[in-house]
Amino acid sequence: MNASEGVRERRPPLTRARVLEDAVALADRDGLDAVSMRALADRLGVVPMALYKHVRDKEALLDGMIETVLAEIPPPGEPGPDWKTAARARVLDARRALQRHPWAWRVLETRAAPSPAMLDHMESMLRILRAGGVSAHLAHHAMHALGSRIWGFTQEVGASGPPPTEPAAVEAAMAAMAARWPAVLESAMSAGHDPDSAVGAGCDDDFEFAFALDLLLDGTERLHLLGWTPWHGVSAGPGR
Amino acid sequence: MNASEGVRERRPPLTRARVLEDAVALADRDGLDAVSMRALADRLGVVPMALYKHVRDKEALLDGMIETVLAEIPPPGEPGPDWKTAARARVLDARRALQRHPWAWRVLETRAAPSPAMLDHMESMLRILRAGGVSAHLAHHAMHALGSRIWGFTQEVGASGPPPTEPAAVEAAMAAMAARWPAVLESAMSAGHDPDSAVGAGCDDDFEFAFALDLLLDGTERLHLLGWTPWHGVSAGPGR
DNA sequence: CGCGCCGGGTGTACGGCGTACACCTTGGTT
DNA sequence: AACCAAGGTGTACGCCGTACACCCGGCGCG
Repeated sequence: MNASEGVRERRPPLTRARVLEDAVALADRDGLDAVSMRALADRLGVVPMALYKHVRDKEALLDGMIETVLAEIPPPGEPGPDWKTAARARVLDARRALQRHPWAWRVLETRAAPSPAMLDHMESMLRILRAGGVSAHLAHHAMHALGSRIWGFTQEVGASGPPPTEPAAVEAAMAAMAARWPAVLESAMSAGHDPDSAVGAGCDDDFEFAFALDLLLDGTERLHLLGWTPWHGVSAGPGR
Repeated sequence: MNASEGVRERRPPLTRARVLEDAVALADRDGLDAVSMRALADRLGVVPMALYKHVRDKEALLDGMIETVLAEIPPPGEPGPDWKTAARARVLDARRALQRHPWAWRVLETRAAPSPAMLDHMESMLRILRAGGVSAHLAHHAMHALGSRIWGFTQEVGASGPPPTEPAAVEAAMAAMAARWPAVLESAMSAGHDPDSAVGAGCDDDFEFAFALDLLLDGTERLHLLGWTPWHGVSAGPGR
């Protein structure tokens, strides 16, 4: 087009990072439904098919988008004995990140398998609990109960492919988890999980549900018996 | 085509109910993504556009589908003083219905405004709590905390249109609610809600979140201090 | 210096989607 | 007999994701 300038106007080359960031920005501005391969390509001044050199398909684009969002969660501090305060702060940190991108939780819920970033977050939460002395079992159930508070997913969407049955593959998967997500592995094992499928599959979902339900109901009853009111709460209760 | 038979082979006329039921069955069998207007029409032996005589558009079809699913929840019993047991049973009833249709919670989450069926369910839950003597405020927050346990949605998707500002419209909406969902109305009012937008909009979402979070955290701490284990639990704790 | 390779952007095309709009059929009412 | 409305049909449009062949420019190598 314009060949006059000695230096040719050439846009910076597409990168996976630029694609992902623009997709996030587009979703933030115009909503998740506005994120189509075509619209995103337009925004980047490129033809739709160019995107496929950087993301495998749309599903992978969504994966990358939540990866980008999750990266905004501040890194965890050193876990200490005051696990309750630490856990509270960490959940609120995660919430803040997701709140900046209202579309994110909806995407998160549809992810089949937990991504590394998700495992990282679970890992840090579990470490907080374990460092506070909470048993592996209780930590496991607490994580499930907190699940929807952390990201908004309730159900194990499960079925992340058939679990590898060859012992070698299983061992490799476990070794990989032990290296990076030991607390998640421990938690998974503590419930008789298939370790390679991470938290979720193999759990007694009904148990986890009832556990969380009773936690909430018992807590409500406790507040009720203590005469909780929104104006001054009650020393030991939530809602402070 | 075949005019030989005296009685002509004519399929029963389409009805809204048949459309909805077939859509649910299709989603159950082949997954939510398999429910397209075209596929559904095929299944009903009809041309796609015929469906539009019975549902306004696809969004309305999805509304109708969850309406159908919610209708499977058994009707509530008489609320009595043992609210905790009753609430537990009712939540589990709802869960059972949603569990039969794994796609349902995902649709539920994307509904903008609460449907009558949803309001009915909330109403019955709130009545259980109130009949047990729980204050309107506490009942309100408990409902929010239980939200994801009841159907799996966490966030108020909000924005169900601009609230009518004319006093006449507001009064009409309130009157309608007072007639059918008095407990929901009371709960909404108890938090300074815009009553016509039902539970949700106008709430301090951060407060509700923190309330539920602390309920779970405090409950976990309590179990931890009591030495809870999965094998025999602890008298007063969940997970029985 | 020429040449081939290859990573990344392009063009075209296909099948599927939701749905607007005009049309036709049919059974009941007047 | 004439009409009307309700409900099913046919066609078409503009989106979507993406397979596949192509092409271009910079780099390493003989």
